[in-house]
Amino acid sequence: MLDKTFNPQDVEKRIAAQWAASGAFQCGNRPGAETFSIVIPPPNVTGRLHIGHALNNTLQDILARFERMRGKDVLWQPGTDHAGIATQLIVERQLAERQMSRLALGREKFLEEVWKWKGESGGAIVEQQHRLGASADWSRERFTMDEGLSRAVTKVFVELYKQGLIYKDKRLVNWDPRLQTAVSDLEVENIEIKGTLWHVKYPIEDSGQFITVATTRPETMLGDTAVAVHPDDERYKTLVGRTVALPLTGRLIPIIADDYSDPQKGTGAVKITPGHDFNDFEVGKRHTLPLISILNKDGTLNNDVPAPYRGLSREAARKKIVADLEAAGLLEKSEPISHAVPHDEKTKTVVLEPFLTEQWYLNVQPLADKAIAAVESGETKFVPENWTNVFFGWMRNIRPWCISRQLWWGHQIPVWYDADGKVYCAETEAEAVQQAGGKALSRDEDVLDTWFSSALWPFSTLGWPDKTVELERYYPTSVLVTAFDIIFFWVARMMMMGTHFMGQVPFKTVLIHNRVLDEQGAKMSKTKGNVVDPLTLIDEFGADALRFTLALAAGQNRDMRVGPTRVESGRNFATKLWNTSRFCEMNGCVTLPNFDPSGVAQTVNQWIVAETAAAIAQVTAAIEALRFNDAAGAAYHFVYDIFCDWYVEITKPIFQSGNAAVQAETRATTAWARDQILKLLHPFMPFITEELWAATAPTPRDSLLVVAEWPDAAAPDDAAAASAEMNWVIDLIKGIRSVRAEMNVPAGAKITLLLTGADAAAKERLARNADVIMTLARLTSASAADAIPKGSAQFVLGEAVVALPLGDVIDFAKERARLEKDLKKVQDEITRFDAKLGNAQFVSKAPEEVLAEQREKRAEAAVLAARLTDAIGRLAE
RNA sequence: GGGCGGUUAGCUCAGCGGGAGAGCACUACCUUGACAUGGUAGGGGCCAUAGGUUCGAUCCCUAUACCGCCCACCA
Repeated sequence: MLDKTFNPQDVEKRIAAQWAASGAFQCGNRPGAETFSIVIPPPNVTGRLHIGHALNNTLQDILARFERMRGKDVLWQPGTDHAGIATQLIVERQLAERQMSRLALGREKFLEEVWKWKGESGGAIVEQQHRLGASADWSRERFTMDEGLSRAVTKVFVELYKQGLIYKDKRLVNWDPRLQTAVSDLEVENIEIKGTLWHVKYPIEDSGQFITVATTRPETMLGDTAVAVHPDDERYKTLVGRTVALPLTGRLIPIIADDYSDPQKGTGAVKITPGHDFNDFEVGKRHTLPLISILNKDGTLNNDVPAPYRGLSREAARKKIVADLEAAGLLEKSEPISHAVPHDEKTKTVVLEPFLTEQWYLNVQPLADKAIAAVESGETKFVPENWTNVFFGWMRNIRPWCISRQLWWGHQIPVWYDADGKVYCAETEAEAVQQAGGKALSRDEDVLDTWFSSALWPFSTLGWPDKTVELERYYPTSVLVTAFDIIFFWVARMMMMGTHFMGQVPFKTVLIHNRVLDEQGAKMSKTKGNVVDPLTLIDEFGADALRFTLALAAGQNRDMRVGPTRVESGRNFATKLWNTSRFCEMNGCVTLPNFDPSGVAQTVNQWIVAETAAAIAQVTAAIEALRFNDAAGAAYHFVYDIFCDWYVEITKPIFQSGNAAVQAETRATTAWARDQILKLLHPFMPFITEELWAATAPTPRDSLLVVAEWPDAAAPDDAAAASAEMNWVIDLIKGIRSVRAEMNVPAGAKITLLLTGADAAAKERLARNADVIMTLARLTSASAADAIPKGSAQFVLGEAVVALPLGDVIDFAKERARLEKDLKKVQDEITRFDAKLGNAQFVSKAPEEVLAEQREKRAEAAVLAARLTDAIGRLAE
């Protein structure tokens, strides 16, 4: 006997162990089958499962389990990402706690520490994915820094280098002075902050006049190499070609004319600092201006600035310079201003600096062209479709990818230099030495951007560059499931690397799912403290509840809101499922091995078979269309509103008093429908369904539910008649309940029902289903009659009028009001139909089927109105 | 500045050319032999605004307003 409620904590671990032992998640054990493959977006090895992962993994798991049940050979490829910066920071922080540092240890020792950390506490997130029930092939787990994947990275680098697509360049990058590394444009977050706009007077040589420039960053003036004005700006036209003496340094710089200067902004004259501003860099190139770098790698001012400023931080230098300018009488004014400042996206605290360095770049243009073509041709499709444009927008304006990082943790760039600085790019040091003719070489210190290895994930995890069976079998993958914030970082780059190196797209479909917000609709962040921890939710409500809630919320819009109250209702659904299974168990509903659902004889059983078949079709179609909310919703609706509310309730009187044959068929049908429900819900709620699958069978099942066959049922031939009858019965019961509630008939009071004005078919329906109707509507009798006694409450059902004689209990005024309200509604409807049908334009232009439908509805409403009018009339007698 | 979403019941969201839906919340009643993590019944919406297309618009088109996101710029 099942417990009264489902206890996830007791069950989840045990079920997970059964799955693991069964080997069901492993790919390749269905040799002839069609394949279905997904690569997981590898979470950072430093990561903790957050609600976004929970959603992402749930959706993938739904697909994996669904396709596995459909008999496909499923590979869901798991793994983690080495997360260069994040991991290095964690280990550095731990070293600092032990009074040690990366630099003191040296590269080799430091990397040993990182690997040690990875072995001990890295990858906690994988455990957490298990708790969610993720059915990935854990035997194939990969790490972006493991041997095979590193080999792929090296190979790709060398090939791209040979193809002339990877090169070194000296230009401005976004520099993180704290980590002292370049960061990607994509990792920059411009944050609006309050600052000051200083107007600084630059003295024009030999004139006693000044030209005023406005700046939010006065400290960079030490690197100014020009002042630019717009060529058409009348105010400054005569000054072009003159020279100014840069304050505080005395350095002479020209006034130049350039379109970049905007007369509307600031003073119309702008200082040009090619070494510390991306736009100024371009201006400098156009005018061959010298480029002065004033910063050290750590962001302090270097020795190329006047002595008083050397070694100061950017902030301190700014203060001092403003004070010195003021003292010199060169500060015209300062005004508060709100402006965007580039910050490091992760911490949002470190101010990034445009900084001149030499870095490795990948010319992605030719790769991007292939990726674009693949999406244009529909080889890869985005779902929802509108993300295609986001992809194109970025890809069509793509810029060279700065792939080098000044970190230690990562894939070290496979480039060596000889004493003359000559470059040797090779897959191994031995090869490089050979290329160099045996000269002593030193290796490039930099590592690759983390996303470089992630870009190879769909094929590197399958064994590339080796020609493995897996690569052959599972590439291209079927679906990529991810959030929109990494379309550029990751999806685009996988598309480029996949099309370039494999000659085929890495995935046929890209499903972009929602972003998860908290219950108030705010972005989750640690600083806000509104992070919803999926593990807490799992602890409290169970993994199934969380998963189902996430699936139900996974609509087509951009965001979803998730929090405890919603997961609680997911838990309630799990309880409902549990208890309806408990009902089946208590009534001896046991799966029959050779049960044929299309052969049932009882109307109610035919009806539930048809409804089940419809639900199966809906859920299947919705998952296929990647509409998870529709799929979960259809299953929910079927379980709650059809199976539990009606079918189970209708079986109660049958189990209590039906004849043996009817009972036997109903038990078998109930068990069958329950089994279909367990299968339908398995992809969404794997633990509870697996548990019930075993617990509801008197003898062991042939297989675990995880590998059971996905349902596919046809409705019985006479399902339409059965549905018509059951809908009539349901409407009748609902009508009685409604009247009882509105007339305040006590729940315990039993009343009688008289069906009047009914045709023979309706009378037969009533007779056939009298038991059910009497039980569910709490009646002592239900019969046909010719006349309606006084003191009856009435309602209209089709062509018939249902009377509930209430005797002295009835409140005539109330009953009249109730009927008149109904009548008014119907009359309003008729008025609307008449207006429409009386409109010549409508009648001549509307399609025939619409006209027919409207006429039919008009006729139905008329019948209803007539019956209601009669009923009100009788009340007056 | 460019682009993309959104605006439907108190809240969260479906729907999307022919009678406004769900969940949660709310109200009333009910401990009925699966389930109070429940049941039954109910209240609640000029579907943001203004035009247009159409026989007909919550739905399509165009503007507007507000909210949100992305990209670029930020003297």
